[in-house]
Amino acid sequence: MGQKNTLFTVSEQTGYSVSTVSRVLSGKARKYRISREAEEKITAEAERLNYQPNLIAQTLRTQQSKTIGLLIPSVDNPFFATLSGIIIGILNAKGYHTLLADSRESGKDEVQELRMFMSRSVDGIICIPASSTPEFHEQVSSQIPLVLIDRHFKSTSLSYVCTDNYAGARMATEYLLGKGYKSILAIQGVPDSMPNRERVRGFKDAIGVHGVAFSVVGDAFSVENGKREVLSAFSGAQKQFDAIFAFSSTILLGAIDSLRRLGLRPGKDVGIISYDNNGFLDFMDPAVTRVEQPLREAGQIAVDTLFEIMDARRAGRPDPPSRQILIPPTLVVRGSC
Amino acid sequence: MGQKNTLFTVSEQTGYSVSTVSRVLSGKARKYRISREAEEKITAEAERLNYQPNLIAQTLRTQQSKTIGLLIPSVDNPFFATLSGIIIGILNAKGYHTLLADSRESGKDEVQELRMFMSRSVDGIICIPASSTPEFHEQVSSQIPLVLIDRHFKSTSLSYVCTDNYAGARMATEYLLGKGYKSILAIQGVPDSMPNRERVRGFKDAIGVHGVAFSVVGDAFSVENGKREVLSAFSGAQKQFDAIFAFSSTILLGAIDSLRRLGLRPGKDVGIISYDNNGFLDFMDPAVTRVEQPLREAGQIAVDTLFEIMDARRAGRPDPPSRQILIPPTLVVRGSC
DNA sequence: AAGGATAGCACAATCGTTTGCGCAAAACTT
DNA sequence: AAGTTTTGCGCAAACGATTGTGCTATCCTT
Repeated sequence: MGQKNTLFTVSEQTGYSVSTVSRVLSGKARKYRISREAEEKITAEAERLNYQPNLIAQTLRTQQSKTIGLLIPSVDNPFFATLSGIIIGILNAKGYHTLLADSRESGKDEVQELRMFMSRSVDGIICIPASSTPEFHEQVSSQIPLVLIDRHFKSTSLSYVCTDNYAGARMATEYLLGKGYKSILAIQGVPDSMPNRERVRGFKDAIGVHGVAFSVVGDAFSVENGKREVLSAFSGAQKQFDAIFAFSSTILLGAIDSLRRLGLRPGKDVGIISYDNNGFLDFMDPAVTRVEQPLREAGQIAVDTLFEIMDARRAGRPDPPSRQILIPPTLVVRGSC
Repeated sequence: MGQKNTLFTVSEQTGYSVSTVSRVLSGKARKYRISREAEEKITAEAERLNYQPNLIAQTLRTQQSKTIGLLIPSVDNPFFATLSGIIIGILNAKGYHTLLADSRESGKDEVQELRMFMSRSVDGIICIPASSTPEFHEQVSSQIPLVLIDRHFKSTSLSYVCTDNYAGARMATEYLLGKGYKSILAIQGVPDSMPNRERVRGFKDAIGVHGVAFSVVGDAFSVENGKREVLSAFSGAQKQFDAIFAFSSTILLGAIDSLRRLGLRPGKDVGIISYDNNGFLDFMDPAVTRVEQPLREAGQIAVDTLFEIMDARRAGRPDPPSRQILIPPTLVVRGSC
C-alpha cells in the first residue's frame, strides 16, 4: 500500500484524467473549475487507495523539495548535536524535513556535502561552516538560500546568527581574573573557526589589561584535546597554571580527566571555567561555571532568516538585506572557580 | 554554477546526444561501446561546466535515492541524539545520506513520518519506534527495507538490534541489592516502550528474589519526569527510599536535582544507579554507577542488517532471515551506590 | 435558431535521468 | 561485390507530478 498508487492509478479508477486528479488532490479544484462531483469521486478514491504523492516527482517538477540541508562539522560533538536537534525540531514544525550531513571539520568534505545538497534540490541550507573561506558558500548561496549559524566568516555578505564569542570569552576571563587567578591556561578548539578566534581574542584582551600569565593551546573541540593539553601543560617540569578555561564542554571533560590523573582537584587546586551549555555541567563535581549560549533563540533566528530569503526568492523579490547577528551569551556562575 | 548544468547542457556543448553523455558520465562508456574520443570530450566538458547530476531526477528514474530515513522519538534526548550521530556517521561513510525525523513519542506522528519517508523514496529506514504495535511498520517494511533499533515489538518478524534491557536492569538491581539497599525507587521512561518494559521486568525479577520494598513510577525519558517523581516520592509523609534506579541519564539529572532540593545527598543519603552511557556521568558528584549500552556496535549491526535487506531486494532475492539481536550491556561501577 | 459565453475537463510538454532498441556507417568476411 | 558483423551512437519512452492551453458540450441571450 501507499507508494504504489500514483495519480495514474486514481485516474484509471475514476475515469478522470491525470491532470484533473492532480488538480483536485492538490487543492486546486476551485481554481480550475472542477465539478463537485468529480472532486468528490476523486477524493474518495484517493482516500480508498491511500494515495500519497511522490515527493520526488513533485520536487522534480516544482523545484521545491520541502527539505532543508543542515551541515555541521561533527555529529559526535554534543554541542552540534544539541543545536541540530533544536533546528530539526523547528523545521519539522514548519513541515520541512532535514537532511543532516557532517563535514568532519574538513573544508573539502564540506564542499562535497554542499554540492550534494544542491544535487538534492534542498530548498535551503543551514550551515556551521568548517572551511576557512566563504567563497564556496557564497557561490552556493547564489543558487540556494543559505544561512550560517554558530560560526561565520570575516567579510562576507552571507547572513549569519552566532553568539558573541568575544564578549563571552572576555566575560569568562574577567570573572577568573576577578577571582584572583594568576596564570590561566586556555584550551581552544578548532583554531581557524571564527568562534574560536573570537574567544581567543576575548581571552587575550581580558588578560591584556591585567597582565597575568597565560597560554593558549589545543586544536580541537574534543575530549582528547582536553586530555592531551592538560597532560602536557601540567606534567613534568612544565609551567603550572592555577586556572583553566575550556573552550567547550568536551574539552572540559578531557581536561578534568587529566587533572584527576595528575592528582589535581578541579575547582580546588585548579580553577575551571568552560564554554557551552550542557545540563550535566550543574551536576559535576564541582558544578561548572560557564558561558552559556542561547541556542534555541539562535536556531529560531537562523530558520526565520532562511525562510525570509526563501520566500523572497520564490516571490521573485531581491534577497532581504543580509542579517548578521551576534547574540550575547550568559555567564552562569557555579562553584568551579 | 553547478545545479544549472544538466546532461542537456553538456550534450549541446559537445554535440553528443543526451543518452551518450549520460552513459559516459555514469561510467557506462565501455558497456555501451562509446568511443574514447567521445568519452574524453564529454568528460572534459562536464568537468569544465562543473556538471553535477540531479539526484532528484536520478531518483525518480532509478528508484534509488541513496538516502536512508532515520526516525527517532525525540531529537532532544541526548541518548537518541548520540545514537543518531553514530548511525549518520556510518551511513555517511557508505555514501548515503540521512533524513532525520522526530516522532515526538507519538504513534500518530510516527505513521506520518514513515509515510513521508515512503513519499521521499528513501532506500531504507532505521527506526526507534514510538508506536505500541508493529502493524504499520510491517506494512512499510514490505515496501521499504526497515530495521528497528533500541526498541522492538513483541511478536514481529521485523529485524531489530537492541540491547538486552532485561539483563541490564536485572544486573543493576542485583548490584544495588548486593550493596544492601532495602527500598528501591525505579523511575521509568515511556512505559509502553519495549526497553522500558524489559527494564521493569528485570528490575522486578531481581527484586522478587530478595523481597525488598520497591516502587516503579514515572512515564517519560525526561529530566522533568525525574524531578517530579523524586519530589513526590520523597517529600512530605511519603514513603522514603534508600536507592534510586533511573532508567535514563535524563531522568537521573532530574532525580538528582530534586534530591538536592530536598537536602538529600545523592550517592550518600540515597544510592543512585542509572541507565545510559554519557561521558558526563563520570564527572558528576559522585560519579554514577550505570548500565552502558554498546551503541556503536548496535548502530553498525543495524546498518549492516539494513543493507543486507536492501541488497537482497535489489537483486530480487528473498529477504535474508529476520535478524533479532540483543546485545548484552555492561555494568560500569562508580561511586554512586 | 444562431451566436457567444462559460463550465468542465483532457492533451501534451516539462522537470533531468536512464536505458531498451534500432539504425547507419565502417569493418570484416568469403 | 554482396553479405555479415561490429562499432558508435541517437530516438524515444519512462519515472510521477504540474500546468498552460485548447477543445467540446451546455447554457444563456436575443
